[in-house]
Amino acid sequence: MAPKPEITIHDIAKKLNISASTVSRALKDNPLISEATRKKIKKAAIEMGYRPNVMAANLRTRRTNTIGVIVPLINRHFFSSVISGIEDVAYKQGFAVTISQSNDKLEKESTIAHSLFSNRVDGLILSIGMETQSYDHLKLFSERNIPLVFFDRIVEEIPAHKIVVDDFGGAYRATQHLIEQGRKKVAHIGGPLNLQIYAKREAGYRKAISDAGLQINENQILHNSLTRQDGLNAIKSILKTKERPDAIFCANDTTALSAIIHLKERGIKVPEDIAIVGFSNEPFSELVTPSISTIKQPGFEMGQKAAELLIKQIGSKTKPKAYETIMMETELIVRNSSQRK
Amino acid sequence: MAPKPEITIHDIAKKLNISASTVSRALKDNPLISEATRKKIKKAAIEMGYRPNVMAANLRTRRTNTIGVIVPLINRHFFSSVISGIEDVAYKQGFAVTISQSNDKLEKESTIAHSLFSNRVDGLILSIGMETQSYDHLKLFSERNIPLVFFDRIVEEIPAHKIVVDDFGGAYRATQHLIEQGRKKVAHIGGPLNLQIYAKREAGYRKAISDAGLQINENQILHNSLTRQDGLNAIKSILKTKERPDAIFCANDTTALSAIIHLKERGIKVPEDIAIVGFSNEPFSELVTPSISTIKQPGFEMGQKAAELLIKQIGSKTKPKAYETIMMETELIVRNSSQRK
DNA sequence: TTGTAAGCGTTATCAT
DNA sequence: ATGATAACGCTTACAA
Repeated sequence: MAPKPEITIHDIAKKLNISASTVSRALKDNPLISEATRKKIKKAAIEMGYRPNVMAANLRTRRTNTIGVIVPLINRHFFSSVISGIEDVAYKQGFAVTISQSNDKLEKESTIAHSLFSNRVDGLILSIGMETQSYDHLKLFSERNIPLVFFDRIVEEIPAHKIVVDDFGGAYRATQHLIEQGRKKVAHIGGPLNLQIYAKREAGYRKAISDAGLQINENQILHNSLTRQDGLNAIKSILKTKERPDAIFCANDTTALSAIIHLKERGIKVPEDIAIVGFSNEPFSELVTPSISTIKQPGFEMGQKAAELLIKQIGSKTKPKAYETIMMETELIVRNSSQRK
Repeated sequence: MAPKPEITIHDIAKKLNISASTVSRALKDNPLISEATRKKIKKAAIEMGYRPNVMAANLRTRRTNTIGVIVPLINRHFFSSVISGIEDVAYKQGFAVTISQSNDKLEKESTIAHSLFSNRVDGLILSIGMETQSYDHLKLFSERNIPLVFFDRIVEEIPAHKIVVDDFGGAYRATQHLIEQGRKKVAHIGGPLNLQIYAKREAGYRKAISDAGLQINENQILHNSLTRQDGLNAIKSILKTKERPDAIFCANDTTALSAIIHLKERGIKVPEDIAIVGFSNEPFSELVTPSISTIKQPGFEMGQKAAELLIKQIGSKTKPKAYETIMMETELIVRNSSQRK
């Protein structure tokens, strides 16, 4: 069966003996067009199976009504919550959303950014990858005044709206909670310090320790990429240090999970011997035994906020006078991995 | 600061006193262009900060080098594995991938399909939502000969390549395993039967039961949308039936999880009193206590295969003579929720 | 090896 | 209220 031919506004125009511009206007509900012709045109469009060629329209209008989103990994509860929040407001405002994952690779992040730029997305929302330390691929957007909004893993130096959570406060609260449970020697499994979120989490941790008048054992502060394997290496390494800690604050739930599993295997009791707190409230944290105490981040709301700011910026043709950094509150969720018995 | 102006091939041409077509050809590495001018042009392009306008090129070539992907939910390990598989082969072949989630809503699925069509994606890979029972939004693609590949949740009637797993075999194996553990009364929490995967899983379950000469209690076969809440309702309802089952085969891990949690709360022992097997091998299944026995599906490979078939089809201008249905093998993973003690 | 010119399907400007 | 025409930025016969 031969494919249906592409129907264009010209085909509709010819059929109805009117001009293409009238068709275009009618389909866009331009009020200049009379009710009667508008109806006639829309009817014909449906009958003929007309489908607008968005590329042509975009080329002409220099707008795509598309928002690009780059996240490190779509299969993380936090990130997919943010994406859902973005979609929630974007769709309501008539924007399409195209999602890409960088897999925490700078090269892929850069490729995607170029691709999104070349496709002329109207704006970009992103959370940078662990490797990202140079920002040429993002300059593209700022140079051409294409709105950019960062969330979570932001780049401080780039002028743009930023949606973050209170990483410092959350980490402080998490560490303080461990101390309140009577722990004196709290270790830390942290992320790469080029990402501000991890630097802030570590800072919050350090502050909580020093506010409580306790000591930090620098050998028990580790930095890695926070994968399952990294977590395993980290906990092993911590167990080899001289004074075994009685608690660990992990910069994410994945490493908290690794730690818990390894400690169980070694017969070290969680939380009795070593208490654990994670960060992010991944769904698995409440399912493991013991369930993982963690810091909850409002992902969906962050996505909504990011999309709102971005779309507002897309709408106004002038640059915002000032860039906002919106800090969302976190919440400590106490579960079994940290409770005093 | 004023935004940098858009640089076009004409700007480059003017600067170098050559024609735009030469620039276009050089940038595309057309062998007709001499080495010298090619180099000169590429150098200028970089210096001037040229970024191709993909929309214009697409409009002209009627190709976007973009693959659309629609999945019910990106935040499911199975689906995000498939997506990673798709990206793996697509990027290598120079295709961009744009991912969307339908949230199992027909309306959203339809909106997305129309949007992808209007943006003239070169091909579509999709797994339909739970509500999807009419396929007008997919006819669009077949009518215009835009290649379509289904995976997992396929539509039997639509002519297209299909990548599925052996749902029947997996379910058969899962149920057989329960029977081998000495279970005589196996219940089933199933999905909506308009989705073939769930119909097949139920069929596999039924076959295993009858092959073993056991009876099915039709009151203990339930159908729902397999959410956490649905699973909870289902297990409650099963517990109310006259002859309590000694095993349950759940059509996904989510409902298996609900069942396990509820049974624990009620003091009913898993697997001693009721053994459970799920389906999909979501990451949480090995983390819960007891860990969930389940059927593993090769998501990444399915994605790779889907992308390969799609891209091959995009490449050839003729319709494939026959549409393949590729069935991938599943694997039973035995964990604690089903082991005889 | 390079240039000229037409055209992809739409929208915007200017007429009528 | 509608039409004619040019233009968006690129690719591609065809010509030179």
